[in-house]
Amino acid sequence: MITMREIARLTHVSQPTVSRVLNGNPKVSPEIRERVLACAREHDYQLNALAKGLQGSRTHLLGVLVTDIANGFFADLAKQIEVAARERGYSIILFNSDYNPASEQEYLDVVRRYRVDGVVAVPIRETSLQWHSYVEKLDVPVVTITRRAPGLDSFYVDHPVAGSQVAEYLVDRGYRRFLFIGKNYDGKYVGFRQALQAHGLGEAVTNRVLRTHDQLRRELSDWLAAGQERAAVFAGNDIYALQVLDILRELGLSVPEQVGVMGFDDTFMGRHLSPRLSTVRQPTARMAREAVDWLLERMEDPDDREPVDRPYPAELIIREST
Amino acid sequence: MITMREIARLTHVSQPTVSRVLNGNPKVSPEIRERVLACAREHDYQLNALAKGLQGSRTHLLGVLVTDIANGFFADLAKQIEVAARERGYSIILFNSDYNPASEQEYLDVVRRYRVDGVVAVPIRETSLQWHSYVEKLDVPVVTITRRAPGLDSFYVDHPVAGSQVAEYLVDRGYRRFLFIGKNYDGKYVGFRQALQAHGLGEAVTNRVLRTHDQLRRELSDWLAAGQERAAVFAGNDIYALQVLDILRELGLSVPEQVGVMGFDDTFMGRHLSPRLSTVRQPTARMAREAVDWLLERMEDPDDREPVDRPYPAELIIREST
DNA sequence: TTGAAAGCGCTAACAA
DNA sequence: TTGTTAGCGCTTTCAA
Repeated sequence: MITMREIARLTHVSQPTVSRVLNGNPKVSPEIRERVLACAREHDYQLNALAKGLQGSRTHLLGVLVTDIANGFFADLAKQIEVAARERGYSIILFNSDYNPASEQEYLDVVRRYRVDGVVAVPIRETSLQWHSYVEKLDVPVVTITRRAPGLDSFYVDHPVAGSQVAEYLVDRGYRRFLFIGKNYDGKYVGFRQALQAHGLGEAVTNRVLRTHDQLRRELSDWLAAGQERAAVFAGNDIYALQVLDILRELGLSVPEQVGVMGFDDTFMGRHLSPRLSTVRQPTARMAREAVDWLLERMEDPDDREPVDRPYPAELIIREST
Repeated sequence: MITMREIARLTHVSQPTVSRVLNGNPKVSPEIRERVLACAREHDYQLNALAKGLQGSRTHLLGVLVTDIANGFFADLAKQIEVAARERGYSIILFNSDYNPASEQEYLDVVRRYRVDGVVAVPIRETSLQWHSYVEKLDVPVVTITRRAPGLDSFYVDHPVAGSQVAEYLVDRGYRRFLFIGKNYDGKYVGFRQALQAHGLGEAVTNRVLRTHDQLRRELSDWLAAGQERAAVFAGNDIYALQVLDILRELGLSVPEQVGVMGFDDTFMGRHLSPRLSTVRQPTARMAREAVDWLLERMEDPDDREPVDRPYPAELIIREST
C-alpha cells in the first residue's frame, strides 16, 4: 500500500507536506495541494492508522465490551454504539465476555494493547470491586452502559427502579403472587421485591434461575401449584419471557388469564409473539449516543474527574401478556 | 503505560533484550529473563500492538463486516467468528453495513487503514462486480461468508439449493401454492421457484417484499384469497416468519392447518414460538470457524491463489408450522 | 547471549 | 509556505 513518503517522492515535495495536504492543513499552496491529492487518489492512498496512533495522538478506536451479542438487546446496543461512534469517526473493536470474568479481564488487556481511545462496557458484575479496579487500572476513559457502577461513569436504566415499576403495575393489575426469572442479585429483582414488600407482598415473591427449559418447566409448574392467588412471572429478559410463554402453553395455561408474563428489554420479537409481550423498554439509542459523546468529551479533558451518573427512565410497554 | 525501553532501563539491559524475553526467545540468560519478566509483571506491561503492527508483521486484527448485527442470525455469526478468532489470538473490528452500499465501501477503507490481517464479510450483493472489485483492491485476504461470491473465497450455505430443499419438502407435504417473503433476486427464491417449476408449479409461486407490517397483511390476505389450493409461506428469514405468524393469527388463520409457514436461519426464538417454527438451519459455528482458519492460512501464503468455494449443507428443521 | 543501529509511517517542532 | 529533524514503541538485522 502506498505511503506518504512515496507520494512525496512522486510529487517532488517533502513527506510532511504530504501529511499537511492530506490532513487539510490550509498552509499549502494550491498547486502542491492539487498535485498531492491527485496522486493520493490515483494510488488509492489509505492512511496507516497504526502509525498515526503510535504518535500518541488518537487511535480512533473504541473498545466495546458486551456480555452476549447473540442476545438481541445487546446486539441492538452494539449496533447503536457502532453507529454513534462511526458518526464521530471512530471504529469499534468488539468483545463478548459471555458472562465469563476471565474473558472480561483478558479483553481489557487487549483493549490496552490496541491503545483504544475509550471503552464502552457492559460489565458482568458492575457493583464488584473487581470491575472498579479494572477500570481504575485502565488509562483510558471507560463508560459503563446499561449498568450502574457506583463511582464510575454510568449510563443506565436503573434496574431496581424499573423492577419496582413492574411491581407497582402488576399489583395494580391485580396480581398477588410473583416469580422472577433471573439471579437474585439482579437489580430488577431487588427493586421488584422491595416494592412488593412495601405492599405487604414480600412473602409472595421468589426467583428461579433459568438453566434448562425442562428444569424451568418443572419449577414453574411446582411454583404455580403452590398457591392460589393470581400469579405473574417477571422474566429477566425477553428471551426468558419467550421460554416462559412456551412453557405455559405446554402446561395448558392461558396468558394473561391464568398467568401474567412480563418481559424486559423490548426486543423486536416481543411485538409479534402470541400473546404480544408486555415488557420494559430502555432508551437504547439515546443511551448509546450519549455514552459515546461523553466518552469523547472525557478524552478531551480527562482531568475533569467527576464521575457522571446518568440514569434513564424505563418505559413500561403494556401489550397482551399481562 | 510502561514501554520496553523503560523496562530495559529499570533492569539494566537493552531494549531488544526485553523484546526477546517478552516474545519468548530462548536465547536469553535465565537471570535476565527473570528480572525482565518480574519488572514487566510489576508494572503491568502491555505490548503496544500499534507499534508491533507498524513493523509490517501482523496486527492480529480481523475485520468483520455484516449486513445487520441486530438480526439474531448475524449476531450469532459475529459471535462465532469472534470466538474462533480469539482462540487464535485475533481481535475483531466490527462493522455493520445496514444494507447500505456506501457504508460497505467506507468500511473496507477503514479496514485498510487499520491494516487488519484479514476480513470476514457478509456482502450486500455478493454476485455484483462491485463486490468482486472491492475485494480485489484490498491487499489482505477476504472471505465471503454465508454468501457465495463467484471467484472469491466463499463459505456458505447454497441458498438456491436450500430453497429447492424447502420446495421439495413443501410439495411433499401437500402444499400447492407458495409465497416467498423477500427479494426476487434472493438465491433462496431462485432455487425455490426452479424446483417448483420442475414440479409444474411454476405458476403457483410468487414473492412479496416486506416493507411494513400492515402492508404485508394486506398483501398476504389478498394472496390467500386469490386461490384455493393448500398454501405455504416461505419467509426469507425467521424474523419475517415471526411477522407472518402474527399476521395469520390476526387474520384468524391457523398454522399449519390452513397455511404453512417456513422460516430461515433457525434463530433461537423459532424453537419457542407458537406454533414452533419449521425453518432451515445453517451450520454457523462450523462455517465461522473454518472461514477464520482458512483466512489465517491465506495469510501464511497469499500466493496460493486458488479461490476456495465451500458450500455447507442446510438442514431442514421441521417443527410445527408446516 | 547481548547490544547497537536502523527503520516501519506517521506527526510535531523548528528552521528556513 | 515548505523542508529538516526527531521520535512514537516496537522488530530486525548485524556485530560483538
